[in-house]
Amino acid sequence: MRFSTRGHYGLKAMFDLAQHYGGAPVPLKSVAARQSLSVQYLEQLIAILRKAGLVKSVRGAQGGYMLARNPQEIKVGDVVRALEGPLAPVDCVHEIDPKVCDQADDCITRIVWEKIRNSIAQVMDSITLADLCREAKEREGKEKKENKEKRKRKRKRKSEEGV
Amino acid sequence: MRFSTRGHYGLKAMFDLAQHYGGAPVPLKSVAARQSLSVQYLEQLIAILRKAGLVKSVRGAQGGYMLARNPQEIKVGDVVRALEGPLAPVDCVHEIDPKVCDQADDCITRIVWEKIRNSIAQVMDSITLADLCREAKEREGKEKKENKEKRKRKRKRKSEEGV
DNA sequence: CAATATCATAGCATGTTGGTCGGGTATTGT
DNA sequence: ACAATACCCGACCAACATGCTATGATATTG
Repeated sequence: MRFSTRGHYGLKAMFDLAQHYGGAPVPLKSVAARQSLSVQYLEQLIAILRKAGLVKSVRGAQGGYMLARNPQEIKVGDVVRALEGPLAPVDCVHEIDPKVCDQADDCITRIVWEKIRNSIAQVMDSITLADLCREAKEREGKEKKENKEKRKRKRKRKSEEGV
Repeated sequence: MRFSTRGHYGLKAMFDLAQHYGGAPVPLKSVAARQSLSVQYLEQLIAILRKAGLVKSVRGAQGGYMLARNPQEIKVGDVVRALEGPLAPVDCVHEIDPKVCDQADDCITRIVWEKIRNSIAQVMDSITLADLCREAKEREGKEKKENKEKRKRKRKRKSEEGV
């Protein structure tokens, strides 16, 4: 079971745009560099996101892309569904257009896939891009703290070596 | 995002075997008929399940397959993982062998995929084949009540088709 | 020994993935 | 005006996975 790179890369890109929200439009080139993705492939993905109304573009020099709305109003689920289509771990529990199988009502295993689909949706739809940005900030802070201690120990070791 | 038919069909087959647990070995032919699957394809799937130690086989006439242990000791997750491999919505959160990406620690989006993977695992590993059998029984009971009237109409339609 | 079933391997059409290539077109700074 | 920048668009492609089918063995029973 796997998502394609579309959802994976696309979410990375959207997170990148979210971190620059409010500023000047971000050129794809820099997104691609930071997230280490190919510009040309990213162009395809962002085109889909634009058509889905999740990002806005500014053409020409000094142009680029920006989120179409607030990061806290864009759910991970919006991004992933735009790029990968509706959730459908198996055809008969497709979010939009479930394929009715011949066994229809007495297909018990169906409830398993339904639960899986719902639990994925629950995760994707309860996390916004803003949440990810917050997480990134927190993690940055932690890192600084941890590094302070590391540096202390490093200094200590050094002084001990000196003895 | 989708599971392949392997997990889908395989779970159906295992559910079928679970419903016959304790009795004589069940030939694939009858499993295939009940679940409307191709015998030959099913052979491939069940071979995998056998090598994974989830089913036992009895060769020769009057042979067939049976669960290797109690239905309540076989989780949906066991079956699906055997057929589809370890859960890995994206490579960097692979259950067994996660591919470390260059960004490693500051890859924030990773936590999303991790949560998705865990939520899928949680569903798959909390449902056993015995649970599905129980569900099937309950549903049968309900159906009997509801269908008293429906069957009347169905019989009528059938007799008309027969003409 | 014939019928039944499992077991094993090879092949194959089709579709998806994960891109690249080669062009456009719109906007800006000089 | 005219580069330079950057978005936009469609075609194409190799490689792989999927969902089978086909063929033929091997084991067991009556």
